[in-house]
Amino acid sequence: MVASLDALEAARLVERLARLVRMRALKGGLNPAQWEALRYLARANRFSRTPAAIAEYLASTRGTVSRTLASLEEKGYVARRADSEDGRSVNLALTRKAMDALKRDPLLTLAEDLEAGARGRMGDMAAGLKGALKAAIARNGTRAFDACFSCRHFRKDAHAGAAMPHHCGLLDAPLSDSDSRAICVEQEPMRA
Amino acid sequence: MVASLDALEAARLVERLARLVRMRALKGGLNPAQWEALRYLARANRFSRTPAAIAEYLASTRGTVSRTLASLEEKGYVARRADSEDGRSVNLALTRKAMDALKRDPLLTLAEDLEAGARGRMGDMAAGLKGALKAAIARNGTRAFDACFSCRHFRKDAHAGAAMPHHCGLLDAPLSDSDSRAICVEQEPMRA
DNA sequence: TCAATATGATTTCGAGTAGCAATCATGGTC
DNA sequence: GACCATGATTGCTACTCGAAATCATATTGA
Repeated sequence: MVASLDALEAARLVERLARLVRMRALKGGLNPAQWEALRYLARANRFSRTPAAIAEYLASTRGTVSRTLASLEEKGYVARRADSEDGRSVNLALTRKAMDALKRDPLLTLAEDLEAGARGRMGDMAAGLKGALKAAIARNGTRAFDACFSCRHFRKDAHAGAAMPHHCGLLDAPLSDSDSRAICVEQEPMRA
Repeated sequence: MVASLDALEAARLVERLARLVRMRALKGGLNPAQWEALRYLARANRFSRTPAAIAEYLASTRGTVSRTLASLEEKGYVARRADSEDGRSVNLALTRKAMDALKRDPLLTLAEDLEAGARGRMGDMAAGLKGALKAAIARNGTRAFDACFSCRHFRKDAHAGAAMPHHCGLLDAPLSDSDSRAICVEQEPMRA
């Protein structure tokens, strides 16, 4: 695969836009890694809100993430709680303060800028970027962290009518509608 | 301006793709800021290869950039030379080693992934991202760092036939063809 | 049963980076 | 020639990262 000039230009723009967001984000007292951890936690389902999952999502290490979380906890953005079933594991939750902060996420202004720049072709653009991520993931062999409902282990309406109507065949656990829309560390795409 | 769900998704993808590049880049012994400085220098014209211009391009500070450059010089990637006309100013040049490194720039793999993801709509995608950058620049009031030939001070073929056929009306200096394609710290778009 | 091992998380340590403010050097102005 | 502006660097402090060591809790298997 050889990249066109347009592709190279696009790659530079992706990098530069991301840098602008990162630099802006710093002024809020949170560093880029901290912001990304908050964003991840806001989107992850209950099986995926752990330090190890964050480390994998961020392509970082557990040690680094542990410190990031310690800092976020000290500042009042996340709560850590030992898992009731596995004493080694830690469950994370966002505080009210974190939810409020996310409403002013600098990433939202990037979204607005993209909306302005795409001029009605936002759908194509999002699809293209998504395809690029897919390619990157295939290349690196990392996890996709995609939506639960798009997973090969997802059993839609396995408990039809119940409050948690769906089911995860891998974790053998019932899933609510909102669970199914969240991203999951275990997500694997459908077989081709 | 309110951002659509597609726009939000796209913003997340931009951030995540950029993070993957940054993380991959670390393994080469250069940090993200150092990579971006090299990329900038490879594209900047002779008026723009200075510490101050890099600081502005990266939305960083001169102090930080000074250290970044010291590190790059120590590792043999850039050469610093005092400007012959202004003794305060420093001119930067990439070494052979830097040119070689840029041939293996992790950003190139992002370009390939984008090419794969865009499925033939790469032109639209690059245009959309460019529009987004324009919006971000307008919002922040930062410099555009766009191509010399797209500048309001550019005088095409002011010295027709000469080795440096074009001219910059702001700096009052002749420009070669390759100068005119490079990016410039002083670039200002045409008046509307 | 209980050692050996695997796993999740944290801590320690060292290298490096960031921003801010102070400083140095040079250039331009009145 | 005093004064201020500008480009760059440096001292300082705080913080971040990654690698490796450590701790605690499962899990496995003899």
